[in-house]
Parts: sequence; C-alpha cells; structure tokens
Amino acid sequence: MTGSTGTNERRTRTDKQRNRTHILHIAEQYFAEHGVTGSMDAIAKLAGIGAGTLYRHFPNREALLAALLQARADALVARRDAIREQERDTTTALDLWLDALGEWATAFDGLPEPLRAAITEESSPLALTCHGFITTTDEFLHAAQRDGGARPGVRGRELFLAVLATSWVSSAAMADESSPRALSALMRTGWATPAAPGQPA
Amino acid sequence: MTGSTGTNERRTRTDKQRNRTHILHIAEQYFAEHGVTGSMDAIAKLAGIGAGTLYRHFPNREALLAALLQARADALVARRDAIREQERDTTTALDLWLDALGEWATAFDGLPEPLRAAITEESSPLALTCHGFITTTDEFLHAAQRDGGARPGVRGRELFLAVLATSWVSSAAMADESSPRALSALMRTGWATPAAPGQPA
DNA sequence: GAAAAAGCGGAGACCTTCTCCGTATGTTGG
DNA sequence: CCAACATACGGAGAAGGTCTCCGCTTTTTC
Repeated sequence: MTGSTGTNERRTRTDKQRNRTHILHIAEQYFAEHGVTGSMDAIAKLAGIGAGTLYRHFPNREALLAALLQARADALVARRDAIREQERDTTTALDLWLDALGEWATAFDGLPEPLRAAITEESSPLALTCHGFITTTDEFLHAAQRDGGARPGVRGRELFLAVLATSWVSSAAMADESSPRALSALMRTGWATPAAPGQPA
Repeated sequence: MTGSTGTNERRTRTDKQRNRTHILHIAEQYFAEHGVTGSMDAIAKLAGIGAGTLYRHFPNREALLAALLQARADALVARRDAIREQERDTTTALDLWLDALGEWATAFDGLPEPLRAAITEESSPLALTCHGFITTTDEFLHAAQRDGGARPGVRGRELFLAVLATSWVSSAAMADESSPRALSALMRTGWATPAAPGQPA
C-alpha cells in the first residue's frame, strides 16, 4: 500500500520501522506497569531514543495508545466472530461479547478514561475503533432483543458506555473487593426487582 | 472547638480566615467553569494570593475539593433526612436518594474521578464523606430490600459505585446525547429481561 | 560514492504542582 | 500605644511533565 502510488517514491527507511516496533514493545510493558498516565519521556528513555523520535512516530499519548490497542482490537474482532459462529443463544452471545469488551477496556490501568474521551471527540485515533465496537454491541443487542433476552429501548451505545463505566470503577487498586463482578451483574439485571409478575407494566 | 483547649493560645489571625473564605469562593467558580483538573496556581492568581498561601490553606487539590464539597455534603445530608421523613415508599426513597447522590457527584466536571480514588485510598479528606454516603445508601437499600423493592444481594457500596460510574460517563461534553438518563435507567433495571414470569428462579 | 531525502536526538520552551524562607502583618502584654 | 513575638503571606524556583525545533546522522538512490 505504501510504496506503489507513484513511480519515484522512496522506500520507508528500515530504521524507522524498527524504531516503531521497538517503541510499541517498550510502551506496552511500560503502560502495563504504570498505567496509561505514565510519563511519555520515560518511555522514550526506556526505548533508548530521543523524545523527538517518540513524538514523530506517535504525535501524542492517544496515538501511541491507539497503536497499542490496535492489536488487541483485532483480537476482539476475532472474538466477536467466534462468538457469532459458536453461540446460538443470542442472550449468552451478548453476555460473552460484553465480557470480552470489558476485558479489552481494562488492558491497561486507566484506559477507560481516554476511551470515553475518544468517543465524544470525533477526531481521535481511538474513536473509530470505539464506534466500531458500539456497532457490534448494537448487533448483539438487537439479536438478543429480537429473542426476548434483552429489554427493548436499550441501545448499543448505552451498553458500551456501561461496560466502560464498569471497567472504570474496577480499575486501580480496588479489584480486591467484590466490585467488578457485582457491578457487571448490576448492569445486567439492575438493582430494582422486576415488576410483579401479575401486573405487567 | 478551636481556641479552647489551653489557656494562652492565640486567636487565629483574621486575615487567615478571610483568605480561606475567599479562596473557597474563587475555587468554587473556577472549578465550576474549568472542571476539577484546572490549574491550582490559576486559582491562587485569581484569588490574588501567592501559591504558598493557597497550599498552606489546602495542602493539595483534594483537600481544596473536600472543603468545597463539604457544604454540598451538608445539603445532601439534609436531603437524606427530608427523604426519610417525607417518603413512605422505600423504593421511591432509594430512587430519590440515588438521584441526589448523582447530582452531588456531578457538582463539578471530572469530580467522579477523585471521588473514586478517595474511596480506595483510606487517608483522603474525601474518603470519610464518601463512606458516610455509602452507609446511607446501604440504609435506603436495606429498607427497599425488606419491602421487596430491591434485589437481595446488592450492597450499598456497589450502588454507590454505580452512581459514581454513571456520573463519570455523563460528565464532559456528552450530556447532549441521551446517555445520562438512559444509563441511570439501565442501572436501575439492567439490560436483561427478567426471568420468564412462569418460571421463578 | 556523492547527493538528496528521511529520520534521529536532545536541548529547551512552556506548563504544572508544590516547597522554602525572607518579609509583612496581626496579636498580645506592658 | 508600642514593642516583641507568633503567624501568615508571597513568589521565586525546584522538580517533573508534554511537546517542538533544528542541526546532525543515517539510509537510500543513482
């Protein structure tokens, strides 16, 4: 794709590609250890390159994050397909998908924040990925709704946000308590008891 | 409380009290306009004082935030009492309380973040207030559970976190879309349809 | 093996939080 | 009223962050 539009374009330098890969590798470890708010310059230093090089490859933290998340996003798409193929029950499928989504959103500590920011800011490298996943959520949700496994009126966007919110709550040093699972359960069934069986709506 | 333990203690300087009040006043406006992540030094400058003075009064952002939130927390406690007295239906009472809580947690843009951080960090000036509200939530919740208006198994802490999470999602520039109300509704009733009426459990 | 293009490095501009301490100001006893 | 003393103030600046700029090095090409 890159070197074929014209006749006399230069090949991208090999050291550039090598650096890019290396940065990604280091950043992955660094973010995993320090969370997404860690220092960018520290990443450059760890990678043994200058700050300028880091920023030429990834103009800001969000871009770096987006590149890092791309691989995982691909895995998530694969997971989506697997669920589609293997799971006949649409409600379970939705459940599985939301689980997978939640896992993706907690790849790094503090990730939910930039993700939420992205979906409201249009021109973010993360926005596209998020919107794609919202669409997917919508598809699973609609199927479940058709089969009576999910409330009508709920929309994919809300479910996506709910997953993000759950991940946000669970992040940081509170995994020890019951929270994560309880919160997921809460979002699935709510806190209110369903209307009395004898009196529908 | 302040000047009575010993006999020969000096009265606190009047300019100190005046400064404190003034800082609080300015900070209130500033946070309302710029969100809780705005610059501390900017607040000092706006208040016409040196950075040192600001930090002597409030050693960090969290302390300032806590002082600012205290007044609103008092109001929330009053609201709690009002609900207790006036609302006979425990489920509605819980609803009202959660609404009030959500409003408190969105007093400033970005507030949910430090609140969540506080409840996990023990020694935060915000932690005490939060824990009090968790307890209150637990009380309303238990009452509702006794009357069959809320699922058993849910705990106040989870509900509190859910409110925080909802506020977090709603914050920033996404109030335009449907989200806030929809998210609240989602947390109340969940996305899954209740088990078929004919087959309890 | 030059010339030209592309990429690199890190100094440094600018912004933050927060500290330190000389200076100013309020408070108190004579 | 005025020492003299405790207290609080102000703002320079240390420390640490993001990101830019541009002289220099490396790679590619012919």
